[in-house]
Amino acid sequence: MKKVDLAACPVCSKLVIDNEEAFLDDLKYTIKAFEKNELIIRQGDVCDALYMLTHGSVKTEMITENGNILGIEIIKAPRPLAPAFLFSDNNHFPVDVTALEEVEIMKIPKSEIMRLMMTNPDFMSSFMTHNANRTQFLTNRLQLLSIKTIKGKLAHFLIENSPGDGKSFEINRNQTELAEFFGVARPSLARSLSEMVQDELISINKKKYIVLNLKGLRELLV
Amino acid sequence: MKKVDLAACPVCSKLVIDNEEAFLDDLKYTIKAFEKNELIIRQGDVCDALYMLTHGSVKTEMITENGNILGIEIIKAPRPLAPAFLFSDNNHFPVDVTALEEVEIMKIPKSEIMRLMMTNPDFMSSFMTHNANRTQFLTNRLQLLSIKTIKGKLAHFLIENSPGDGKSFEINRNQTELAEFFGVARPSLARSLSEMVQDELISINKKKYIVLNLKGLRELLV
DNA sequence: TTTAAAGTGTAACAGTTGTTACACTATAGA
DNA sequence: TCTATAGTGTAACAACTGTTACACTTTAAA
Repeated sequence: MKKVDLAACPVCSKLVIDNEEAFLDDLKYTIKAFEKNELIIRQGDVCDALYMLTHGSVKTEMITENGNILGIEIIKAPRPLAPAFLFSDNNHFPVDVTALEEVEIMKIPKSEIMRLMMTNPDFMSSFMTHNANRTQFLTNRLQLLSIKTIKGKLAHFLIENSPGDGKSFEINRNQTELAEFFGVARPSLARSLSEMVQDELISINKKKYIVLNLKGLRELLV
Repeated sequence: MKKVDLAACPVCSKLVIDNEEAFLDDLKYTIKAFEKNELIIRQGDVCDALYMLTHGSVKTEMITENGNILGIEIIKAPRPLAPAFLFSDNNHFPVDVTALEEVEIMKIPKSEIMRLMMTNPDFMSSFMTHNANRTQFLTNRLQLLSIKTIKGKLAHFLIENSPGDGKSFEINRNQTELAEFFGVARPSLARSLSEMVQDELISINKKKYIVLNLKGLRELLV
């Protein structure tokens, strides 16, 4: 097992400032490794332990009943995967989780998490906050999906991610993944993008984007 | 203030079995009343206390940037409103909350919730579970929105809510509200519904629905 | 009972998106 | 360097949805 950067983990950072090794010695867990493109968790799997992504990165996606794919997010270590579902009445994972590179997962039993919550207010507090932030993320995702036109979704997304008018920024998704993120067809997304470039609202170079006309983008939201 | 049925509340039920009055005596809170159609919480309001709906029912909806409305859910007392956001880094309400009838809200400071969590494992456990269930709900909402056709959304929704082939069940939303729930235009929804009735997949009488052809509905998901 | 308001059914048309297909370009591995 | 694979650009057409408009029905309040 490689060294884990617990201090960077949103749910552990507060409790490992001095005694990281002692903390890990006390904790019950198992380690599993996965290769690139390997399926780590299948939508519907029972969630009876906390899956902590300790190394590498993964993508999560939801397969809808009609077979379409809805990309949810890309997660980089260290971070827990779907921690909220550990406590839900219907404790099943809502998404497929796939390794984007070599990945290491730390599996911590639910009982251990309960123990940490009881004995360590800092852990409880950051666990709560992290879950709350996940909920906020899902809410944003809902808002994005509820925008009806592809250009509207793109405008919302680009405005949200742009560091400012005229500045370049990178989106770590290719066109296919971006289409899955929006829940639209890839050629439709490409069409909208190229029209927006033609209208000089944005410019694109590989995965680098620049917002050229913020006001024009905003009008697409109306 | 009217009597509250704490035993029915998903986050309090476990801790008030014997000493309900003592519990309420110890707790710091304020009570506010609202009339029908009054706006209780505005999207973006700061969330620094737990809003517990003690009497009545409310609807929550998200106003998207293009001014469209996305209905989220209808909530009946007793239940906390958006409890997860109390702990998020960006502690703002993501939705408008409107009273559907006369409503009473109990506002409990965050510090009180923290205290309950620390001192009462049962409260913590049910609070966690409730939040997890809310996340699950949002996930289902995402899945519904990601279905591309209106008939597909309807099929998913009706299958999920139907008690079984041929049995009648009630949907407590009118057509306009249902359209907002799906994030589609009302006449488009009406068209899809009437086509599905014509195809004898379902029958509708006011707010009572019957699934006539489950297999046919399933095919709309493909 | 009457009346205003809310809710529903429906039509025509424009606009947007999905589907399918194919050529082309970039990238990474042999 | 070569080559297979992944990724992108684009077109034609079908399918679906939104918009607007209006008549009709139901409901709730006066």
